[in-house]
Amino acid sequence: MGEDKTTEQKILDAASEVFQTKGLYGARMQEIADKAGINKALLHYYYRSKEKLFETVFRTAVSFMAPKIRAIISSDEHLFDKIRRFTDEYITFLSHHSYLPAFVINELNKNPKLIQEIFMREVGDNIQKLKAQVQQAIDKGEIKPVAMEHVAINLISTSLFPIVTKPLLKTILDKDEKQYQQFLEDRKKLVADLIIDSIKV
Amino acid sequence: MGEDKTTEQKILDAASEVFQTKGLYGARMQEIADKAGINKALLHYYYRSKEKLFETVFRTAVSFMAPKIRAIISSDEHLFDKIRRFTDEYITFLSHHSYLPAFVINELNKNPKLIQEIFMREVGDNIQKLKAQVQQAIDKGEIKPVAMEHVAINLISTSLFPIVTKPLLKTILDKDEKQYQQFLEDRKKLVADLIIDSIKV
DNA sequence: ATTTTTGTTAACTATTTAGTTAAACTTTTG
DNA sequence: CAAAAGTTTAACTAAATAGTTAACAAAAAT
Repeated sequence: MGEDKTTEQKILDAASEVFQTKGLYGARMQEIADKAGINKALLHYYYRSKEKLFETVFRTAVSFMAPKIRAIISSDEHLFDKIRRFTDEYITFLSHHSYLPAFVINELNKNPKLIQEIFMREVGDNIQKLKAQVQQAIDKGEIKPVAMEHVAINLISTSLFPIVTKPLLKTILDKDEKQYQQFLEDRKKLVADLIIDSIKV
Repeated sequence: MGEDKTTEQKILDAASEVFQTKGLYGARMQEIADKAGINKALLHYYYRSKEKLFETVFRTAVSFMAPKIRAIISSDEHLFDKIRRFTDEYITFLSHHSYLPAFVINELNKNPKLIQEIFMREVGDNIQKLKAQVQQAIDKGEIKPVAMEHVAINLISTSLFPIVTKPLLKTILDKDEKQYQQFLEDRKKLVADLIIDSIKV
């Protein structure tokens, strides 16, 4: 298997895995080094400190997610199509990086500044564009006069929640991995319908 | 201010605060002791180890929340009233314990077994009762033939999300504390309407 | 070819932090 | 009141863990 990765990349991959499951404080530099198959001193050679390494991993994770969201928000599609595309792509993406949301939520409490700054830089601007599109749809009488904030939060939360709480929900709903993936698959259409129906006139 | 609290209680209060913001690994016994205004050795006198203290704090937090949920689920009210009561009481309760969900979500990744076991013991049984009620409503033609799992997840996620991501959303939506509380207040009705409308025939 | 720079390691140090101990102080009880 | 039990502290130990150092290896530059 692909052993031609650069050391720097091997470190990032290993760190990403460990940080995402154990958080900033729970992660151990030794564990990251072991997982990357290198000496612990190399971590400090490439990334001066644990905090620096963490920030790099975190920014990488976010910039992985951000372009997808940006692309959807700023496209010229109809609002309803955007919603369908969002649930589809967002849920697909996140179920492949299922630790990411919990990681973000968690660090949000410990380090709100970092997350806020990154978020604003990555998607902050595009929100205005979306707001304008919603207002247009309202003016055209296509959708009810809704507050975009609430609709967006409903959309994101219903998509995100079953991914964040996957370990618990798998037990409660008594599903194996394959069944749970199907459950998430089902939700793509279900969530889109829920949100669209809630704003359609 | 109430300095007549028992030492044991002072420790629990302090530990709760620190564990909820920093997680099991991020929390420091010294910080807990300082916040409780006592010597660090006392922590070990009352609760043998950090893990024991954590588990106590965690179980306390859950049994704070569980009875409320149990009461709502197993009451004899109409399904729609239950939904309204849930959004109302659940959002109120959690916005007063706003670190709790993130804490649970986080520990879910590190320690799935503990959380699952507690959850099943606390509310597991009542779920069947709710399922029966939903089936009855379907049979009576009051609601569409929906999968209860999805509806419940929609309800919980739309209630929970703005509480979990409060620090971030406050910034994005540019609201101060009071405005954000109002925003959460608005959501109580909004979320209930969303869910009820989505299942009403 | 040889010097210089970059990458890598084993072994170390410094620091942080959970947990212990022994003594003192306080409250309860015979 | 005196002994016993319970509570609290300061000072300690042990272990874990982030970060350093010095030496060695490989690659690049001269």
